[in-house]
Amino acid sequence: MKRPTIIDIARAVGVSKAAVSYALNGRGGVSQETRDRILDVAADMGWRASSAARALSSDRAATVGVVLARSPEVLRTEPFFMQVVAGLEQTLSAHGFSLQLALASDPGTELETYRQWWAERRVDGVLLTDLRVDDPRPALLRELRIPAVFFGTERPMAGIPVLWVDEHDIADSAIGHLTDLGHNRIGHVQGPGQLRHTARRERELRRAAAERTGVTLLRDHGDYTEGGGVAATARLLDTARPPTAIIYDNDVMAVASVARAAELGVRVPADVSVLAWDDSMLCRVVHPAITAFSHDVGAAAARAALMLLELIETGVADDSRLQPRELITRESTAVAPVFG
Amino acid sequence: MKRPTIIDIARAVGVSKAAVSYALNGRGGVSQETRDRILDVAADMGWRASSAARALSSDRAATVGVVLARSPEVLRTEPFFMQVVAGLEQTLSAHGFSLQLALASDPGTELETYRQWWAERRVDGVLLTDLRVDDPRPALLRELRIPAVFFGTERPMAGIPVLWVDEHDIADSAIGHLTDLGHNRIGHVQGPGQLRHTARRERELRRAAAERTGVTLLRDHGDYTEGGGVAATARLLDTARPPTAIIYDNDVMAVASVARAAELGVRVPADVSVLAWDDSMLCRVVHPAITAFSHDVGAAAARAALMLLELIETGVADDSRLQPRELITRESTAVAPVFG
DNA sequence: CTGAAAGCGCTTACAG
DNA sequence: CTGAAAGCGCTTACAG
Repeated sequence: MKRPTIIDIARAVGVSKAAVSYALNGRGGVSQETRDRILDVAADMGWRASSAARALSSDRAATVGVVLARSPEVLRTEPFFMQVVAGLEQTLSAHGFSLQLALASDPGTELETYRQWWAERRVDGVLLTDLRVDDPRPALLRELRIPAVFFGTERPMAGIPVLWVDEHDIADSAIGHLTDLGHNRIGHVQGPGQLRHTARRERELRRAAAERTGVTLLRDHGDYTEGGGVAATARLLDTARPPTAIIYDNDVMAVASVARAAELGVRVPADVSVLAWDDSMLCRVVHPAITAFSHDVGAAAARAALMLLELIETGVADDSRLQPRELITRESTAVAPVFG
Repeated sequence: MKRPTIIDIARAVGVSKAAVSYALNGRGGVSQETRDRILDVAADMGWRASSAARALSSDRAATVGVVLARSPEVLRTEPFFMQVVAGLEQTLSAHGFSLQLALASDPGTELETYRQWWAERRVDGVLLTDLRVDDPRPALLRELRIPAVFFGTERPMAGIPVLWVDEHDIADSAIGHLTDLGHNRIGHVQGPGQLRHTARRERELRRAAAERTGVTLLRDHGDYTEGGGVAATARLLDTARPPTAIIYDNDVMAVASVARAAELGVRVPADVSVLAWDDSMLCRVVHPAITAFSHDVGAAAARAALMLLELIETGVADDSRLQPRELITRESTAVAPVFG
């Protein structure tokens, strides 16, 4: 019970290998009648193209690669990446492409993975997230001419299509929500400093704060982990004039801080309001439930996949803008406390 | 700047293609001296084998496939799958293998994915989780002779190596923990009925309960989702003699139920103790934090990957047993309430 | 120890 | 519209 090849089909139908190939790929060069016969026989035999043979002769792997470049701890706790993977895979498989996945705990490993994938022609293109400060990846991708799409970052990026997110409106929405509740000292627990959108968010929050009178922004660095978020929160609160509201760059830091509010010596939202930049089940089940920006990551990943497929197919793809996030108001944000 | 091939290396060194291939694959047939020269030149040129060419001629894809067969909602909320993916990938890449990933929302799609992967020779083997009742997958894998390892299930399985988990001790530990606290009416909110380990856990809990006097087990079906867990909890509590403790088959159902305990009209743990079969950040951040069985999923997945690689390499692999889970006692389990 | 050759299963110009 | 042939980049028996 060997797997059938186009030679078997050609013999059965009584035509050449080439005719079979043309028919199966829907190209010209075969009459409608023989084409139908070929397709019938192929289906009967349960024929499917060998991916290796097709890749070798057509120089197309029909595969897209993604490197997940975060620590195992962050990967485990953040639902974000699984949503990315799910959104990508569904779009790719609908177009006959496969998804190849790798982890990288450090930037060197990630770069090496791209080099290797491309040298071995394992992938036709890659999808990237989390543009960093002095990020070496765009230059490498351009140098090797690897088709690539950057997901969830700023635009433009020379030579690489970007699915970008407008932090401007989100920052307005966050600051607006809190100032409407009377907060004017607002903390910001940031993500890792090496991520570009960390700086971007800070800039936009500053701008949004500056556009209102009397609003002070106090920032501290977190690292997207529980421990980092709690530590930054403790530092913000342990000052002469602590903030009455804190914006967290992700859900994990916000949730960990709310879960340990008592230890930190505050009540949420009576003493401090909390707002998370990402939403997830975590934000819903913690008490009080956390006001958060929701965001259909799966749909965004699907869009990014389409951009990448277009880039692979045609050599070009336009930048595209993500849907703005939506503020889900829950119990963690309330009117600012009045001091004597 | 075309990618170098073994022909380029052969020409540069002045030997045949075959000699280059032998040298690069560490096989006999080349003197140590020429082997060294060949390796040097290959490294200089940045040569890497074309995965397609190698796959075509060796009939090995150097790729392992995994189908994630849960609903998008469960995938998004359960950290389990990302841990599996992470554990697998690290082991596979260390052995020169790639990980190919697909989603399947229904069993038919999953079977079709295996058929397709195998027909196209995209993978050398697959790793499966969640054996179901009347599961059609083992038969298909045997029929197509796809190397496969089943992860986290019962043993033995005819013809397919299993990384199995001993629910016996866990059930003892769960029942023991609760009866030590004085609970004798214990609820069990189960996972989906179609999963084999759902029945298995029920059986072991019944046995463990029967081995102690006066312990009653009350079960209800959940489906691993928030809504399913809360609904099952409500049903269990809305009875003449509700349980004073509830065991949940996963973390999501336990956490959702604890988060909505007030709505359900109970205090945790004053009225009802809660224990989760899986641990995650969710269990830690909810209030009260949930007593749970912790389990190094990543390490287990790494073990499963090794079994699969051995199976692919040698044609056989032994069953292996997972490390027993460890009970992490937190705030959600306490002494049973005393009724008048 | 080494080389010339066939083969893996496709795709794709190129003649007819 | 169709067929014979070369080629993709490797691996692997098989002679020397």
